[in-house]
Amino acid sequence: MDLQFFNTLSHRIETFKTSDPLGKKVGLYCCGPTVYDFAHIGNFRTFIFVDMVRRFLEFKGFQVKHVMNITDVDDKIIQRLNASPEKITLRDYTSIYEKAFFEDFDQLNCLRPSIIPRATDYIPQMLELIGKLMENGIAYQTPDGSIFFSIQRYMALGGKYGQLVKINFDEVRVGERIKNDEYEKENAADFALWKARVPGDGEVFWPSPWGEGRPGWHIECSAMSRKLLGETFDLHLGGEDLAFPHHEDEIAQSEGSTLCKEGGCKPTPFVRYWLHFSHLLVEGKKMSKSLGNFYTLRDLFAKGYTGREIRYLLLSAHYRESLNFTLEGLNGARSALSRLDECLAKLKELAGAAEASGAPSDLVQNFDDALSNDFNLSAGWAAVFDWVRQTNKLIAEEKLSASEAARLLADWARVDAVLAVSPQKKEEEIPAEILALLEERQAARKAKNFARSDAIRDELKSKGWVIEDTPKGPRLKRI
RNA sequence: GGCGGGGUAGCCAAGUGGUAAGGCAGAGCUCUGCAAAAGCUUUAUGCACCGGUUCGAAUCCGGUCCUCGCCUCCA
Repeated sequence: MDLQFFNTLSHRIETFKTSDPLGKKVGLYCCGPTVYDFAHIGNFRTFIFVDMVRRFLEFKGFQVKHVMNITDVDDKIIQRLNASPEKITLRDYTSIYEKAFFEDFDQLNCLRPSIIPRATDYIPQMLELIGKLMENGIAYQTPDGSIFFSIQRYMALGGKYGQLVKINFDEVRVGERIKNDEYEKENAADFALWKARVPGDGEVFWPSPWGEGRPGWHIECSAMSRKLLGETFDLHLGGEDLAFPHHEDEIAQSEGSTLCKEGGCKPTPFVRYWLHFSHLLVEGKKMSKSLGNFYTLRDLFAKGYTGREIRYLLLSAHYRESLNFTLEGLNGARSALSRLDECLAKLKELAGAAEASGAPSDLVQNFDDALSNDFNLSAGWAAVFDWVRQTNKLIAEEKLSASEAARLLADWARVDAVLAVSPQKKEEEIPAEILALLEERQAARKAKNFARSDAIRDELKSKGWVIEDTPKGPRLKRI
């Protein structure tokens, strides 16, 4: 089944076809973190979805070139940097949060993107792009030295604005926006490409043909994606809030640079498919610090939750629906995953070193069908848990040979290459002390000294091990 | 005000015309010395509400109520 999903550009579900003539390579871009603070679970819902999309494309046999930028210069970063008591450089400051971001990223089992460019490393490319827009007469300089993008002139040359989100300029509430804007732009909807240096910027500025300053918010993504993926690329992903204005402005800048100043040129399309992810609610409300429902990954780790539990929960709902993230849900995620772990552990015991054989289970096909249909993860999980139930039944009825168990594990591995929720840790060695207690308990049970055997079971439990008696003898499990 | 999503069991969440997936929680049974794990069974005559179309509606149409997001930094 071909992959289909909702393309924000066309506002409908489309079948995905890459621009690669061989149908193999896919260029994928997503706006990465702005590194001014620790990222929160809302940010990570997006990054986990991006990771899932990339993994599923690879599952489908595509070769994905995945670019995720790091925004390491913007208003907020400069504000924080200049507020910090010590004198540190921009890079020193942002690298703290960049490092923290990737620690969290790894905990969530997200694959590293193929290329992770930093905005500040692509200033020349941004200036080049701004230069083209100036040449085309789409950009203009204000008296303070800043450069703005003129939406009016862009549209006059044949550019389309409002491709992702329908904007009715007469209805936009521009009042506050104009009032709050310190720059003198021609039209309220125009946006900054280059912000002239002001005293508050401190040491954060770069030279440019238009004077010292720093890049506007949107230009980095246009410049970096063009440099790394080309003028037109396949997929651009991001949170729903970025559709307007950020992504819309990216389109305008990128396509605007391909127009000609006399008019009459067709713009080169920027991106072929756009995918936007809904935000999450926390405990039924929009996440906010004042409501006390604002969680960074670190907050959740401190409460004892693991990356894979968080990943499972964040992947449990459809990407275009808002997910209600709750601690109760996280506990549910833990139970669901341990049921899955249990099934997999039994399969591993059964399989031993056997080679996989036999017909594949329905799992892979059902999972493929589910996700091919607009990344319907809920249906994907249903396929997984149907498989768990069937597998458990076969195990309980002792109908599974070693090679059949190996076959099932191989099927799971294909699915888990997308979901990535298998435990990361290697099997823990069971300490001699624990094994000795286990043996003592077996002896006590044989002697029907159940008081003693139960006492040992409690002792083991207090040491973090739980016993399960199976027909083949006791099994030890780490709590 | 403009634009766009939602309202499905105790909780989370699929399903866009053919008779309600899946997960968590709960209940009963089997297995067990007892547990644990697992298995089996069970849990919405019902999909915010009111009308309408249809042989048939959670699904389509009209209306009402509630809710979330974007329009301003934002994943």
